[in-house]
Amino acid sequence: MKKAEATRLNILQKAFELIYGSGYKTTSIDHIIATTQVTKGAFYYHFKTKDEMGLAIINEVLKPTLLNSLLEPLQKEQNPLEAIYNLIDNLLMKNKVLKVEYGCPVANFTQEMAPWNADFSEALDELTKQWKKIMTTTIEKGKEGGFVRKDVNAKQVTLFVISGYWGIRNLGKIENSKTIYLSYLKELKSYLNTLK
Amino acid sequence: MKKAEATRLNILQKAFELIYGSGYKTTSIDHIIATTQVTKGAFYYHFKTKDEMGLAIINEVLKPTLLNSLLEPLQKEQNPLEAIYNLIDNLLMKNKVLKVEYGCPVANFTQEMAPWNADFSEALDELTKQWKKIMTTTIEKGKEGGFVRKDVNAKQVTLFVISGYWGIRNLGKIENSKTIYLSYLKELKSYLNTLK
DNA sequence: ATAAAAACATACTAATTAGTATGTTTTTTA
DNA sequence: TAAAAAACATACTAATTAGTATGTTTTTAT
Repeated sequence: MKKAEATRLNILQKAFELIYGSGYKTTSIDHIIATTQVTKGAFYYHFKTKDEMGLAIINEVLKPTLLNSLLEPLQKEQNPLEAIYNLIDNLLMKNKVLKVEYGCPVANFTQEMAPWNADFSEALDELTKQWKKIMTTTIEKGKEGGFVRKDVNAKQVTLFVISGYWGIRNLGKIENSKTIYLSYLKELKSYLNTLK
Repeated sequence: MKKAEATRLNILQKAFELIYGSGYKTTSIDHIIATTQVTKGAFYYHFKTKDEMGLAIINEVLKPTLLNSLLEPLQKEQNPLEAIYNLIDNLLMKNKVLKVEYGCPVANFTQEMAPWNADFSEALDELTKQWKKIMTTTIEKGKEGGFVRKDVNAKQVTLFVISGYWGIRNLGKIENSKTIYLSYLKELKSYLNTLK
């Protein structure tokens, strides 16, 4: 049971790229099997339905890869404000997988699927909850370490930061240029400085 | 030429509601004509293609209604920071057209269409540009009026606020509850207070 | 090596999609 | 009021959709 795992992963990764670029409903299974060079029989051997594949993408592709690049940067640095800034800066300006014109894959999935598929909502909720949780505890630690004002509400700040990130990714899609990111990052820095 | 205008508007408004709820690509023309009680012949008399209708929705439904509720509140109040807070508060908590579970219609359209249809991108860009412009000038006026610190970058703040709004609307879709909006609004108020 | 299960391949189906062809009815204009 | 144009109605089409039925090949365990 090794090659089968490879084809499964191949489907998930290629399908993720297609969906990230064109949206879930627009990406047809025929299109997926055409680009993966996998036959329909193989596809439906691995996934009972398209939605089962969609869920697998969230759980087996998005979660591992994103949580790695979302959580780790928050955990290794001591100063949470710098950690948050660097994290967002990395996501917007340096990350090679994420593209301006396609926005944030998690936000895309949420927008397209959240109201219509409870399983998707739940999986996406788990993902964002983890991100929120680690960011909040990072800020709380920063309060104890003297990096952040004691009266700062960590949960609120977390929500504010994540909202801004999702939003600027969406705004970036319209202009299709990273220059808008720079303005956003400047203001993010100003905002974070007020929390010191 | 009066009744014809009525059917056209009827199509646009009902189609907007369907698309706002289910997304552009998922909302089929058959579904639209079923709920509008308009025949296919009538539909295609008014719109050459589905995309032409989509553009008309942005220009003839979204622009007039939204710009009215987005621009006006910013113009009548003197204190720009209060104006911005009240605007966002109204959009999130009081607006009857906008629903938590469906997010922001402009953001939805952007996310689904922006990378794939240049005409859509342009129309949406115009809409957001107008919102950005009026918010920026409001803040600039507030600087002169002594409501806002002189060193505040109005464009950056505008971008930051709009991003946050789009983002929190998207986050709201996952939880499908307005309680998350309250936390966001609290932090928005804190942030705006730092600009005094 | 062989039987059994896992993995994949091919050819289909029924429903849905955007859009068209060809009408009829209603308004408008002269 | 009659001709012409505008507005709408009905019945289709060709392509695409997710999913299935029925195979064959490849692995794995014995």
